[in-house]
Amino acid sequence: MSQDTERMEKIVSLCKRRGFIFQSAEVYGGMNGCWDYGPLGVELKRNLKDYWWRRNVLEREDIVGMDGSILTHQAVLTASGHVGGFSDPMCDCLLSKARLRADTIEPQSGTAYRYSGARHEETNWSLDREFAVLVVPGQDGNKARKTARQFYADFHPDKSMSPKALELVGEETTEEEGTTRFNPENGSLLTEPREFNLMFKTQVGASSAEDDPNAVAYLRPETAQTIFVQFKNILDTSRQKLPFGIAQIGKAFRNEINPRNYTFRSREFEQMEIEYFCRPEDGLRLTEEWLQARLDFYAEIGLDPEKLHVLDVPDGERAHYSKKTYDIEYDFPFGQQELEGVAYRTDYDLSKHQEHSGKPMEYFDEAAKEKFIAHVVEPSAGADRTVLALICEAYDEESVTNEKGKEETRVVMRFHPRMAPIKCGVFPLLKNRPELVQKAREVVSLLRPHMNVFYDETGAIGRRYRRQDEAGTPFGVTIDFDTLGEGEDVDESLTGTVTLRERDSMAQERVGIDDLLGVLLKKTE
RNA sequence: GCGGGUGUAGCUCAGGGGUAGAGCGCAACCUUGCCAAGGUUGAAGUCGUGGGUUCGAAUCCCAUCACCCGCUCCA
Repeated sequence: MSQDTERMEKIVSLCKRRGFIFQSAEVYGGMNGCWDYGPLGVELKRNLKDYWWRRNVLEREDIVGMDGSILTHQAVLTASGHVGGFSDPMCDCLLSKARLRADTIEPQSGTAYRYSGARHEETNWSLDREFAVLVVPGQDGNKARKTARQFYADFHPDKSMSPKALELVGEETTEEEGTTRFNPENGSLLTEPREFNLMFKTQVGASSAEDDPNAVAYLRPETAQTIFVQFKNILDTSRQKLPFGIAQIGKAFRNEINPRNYTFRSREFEQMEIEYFCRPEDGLRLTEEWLQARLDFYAEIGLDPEKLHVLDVPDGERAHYSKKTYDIEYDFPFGQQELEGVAYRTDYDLSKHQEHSGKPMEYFDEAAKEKFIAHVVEPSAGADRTVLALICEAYDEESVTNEKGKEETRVVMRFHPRMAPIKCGVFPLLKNRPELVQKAREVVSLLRPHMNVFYDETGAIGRRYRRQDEAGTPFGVTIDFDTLGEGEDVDESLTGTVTLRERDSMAQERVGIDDLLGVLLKKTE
């Protein structure tokens, strides 16, 4: 097992053990590509979404928010091209089982050799099944027989049998001109192309309307389209002028063929998207500006800039509507993978909706006295992916020497304090001293209205610190006899102060209870 | 979708055709003056799910689901 696989497994295990992430419907065996957030996970995700909203909506005058419905009118997605185009026709190679996208296969011409079956005399085995091989000009015609024997040999119960022992039946030679029905790699026939529409389709209304095509609706495959179709309403009500943006955080759904990598590629996921509308001539410049703004954001939430990579998506690999796209990728333990796309979508979406709905989507520029369709730059981030990046970034194992001089491993989630699910743990040094417990409760009451705090009186103080290390709590506060100014050998200068323990360094300092809230708010803002 | 692997307590795992195991964790109590201390007690698993074989299946067989790895795919 590779080191990164091992690391990922430890992260998955900790996420379950501590209540960050659970498998969806686990008691029923789980559901492929779906995950639930537990008590700590939901706080982490909420902190991320709140911070994103604060930076992009609350702190900016040029961006307003919205929250669109998940169930989406089919006309919206027809106009956007998702109904017709958001699907991939796929074929499988009958010989190698490789899966190919039908629309990317180069047409080939040549001679197709068709077979109707094979038999093996010695084992009295035979198979009636059509197969074909394309031989392109310049290739040896014997290749077809060889390939066909390999294909049929796979069906023989004795796997060690040589394909040469098979006798082919019913060969027929046909000319093929410009076909995409064969695998360019080996000439083998492919299965019929199958459509894989990545959208979840559903029925709206009473079940009697099940076969009514007008009752079809989709779960939105991206939040973006709900923004575009409300562009005019928001423009008319928000008194915004170009350039301005509309932001949305919400769920989207894609029926992924192959969910993978923990929560990274899920069938249900949450997006944090901005559609930033502008004059056509500003599109490319704003794309650059947004790329930088988004990179800054990831640094602000504690992702290591060294692990972030910008991919300038080349011509031919971008979506057809995009003139420029940057992918922001992060070094996950399972590889470098996309967190966010910053795409210049031009006026494609608004134009399409104007065309299909018949409603004007234009913007009138008072200063220039001209009417045009706004262009748009879209920074589109995956919330669940970013949560996973935060978790992967935070996970750390540290070797420490315990009281007995023995080496042991300390597992610490080094979340940025601003993202941490719990900001501060509060502990009475001993739980069997009512005066310590009472004081600790007072400190909890002081802090709780302002931040997520966690009270713990169970076990030795060291254990309680380590428990919070695994939850990623950046600060711990301990109430002791010095705090109370009572007991043996108390230092009276420390009366009214508590120990503030810092997660990453394990360093401790004394802080007055009166100053505690201010200190913690500053450290976690 | 293809190929390989895994599935037993919250976690990490051992075991294995005849009464379900360990370590850690968790809960309660005692002890404990700042980094996973000690003691006592306790809760917790129809061995992923469904079939089959068998007197008997957690164990063998088949199917299925989920997760991991490699391909493939990826807005």
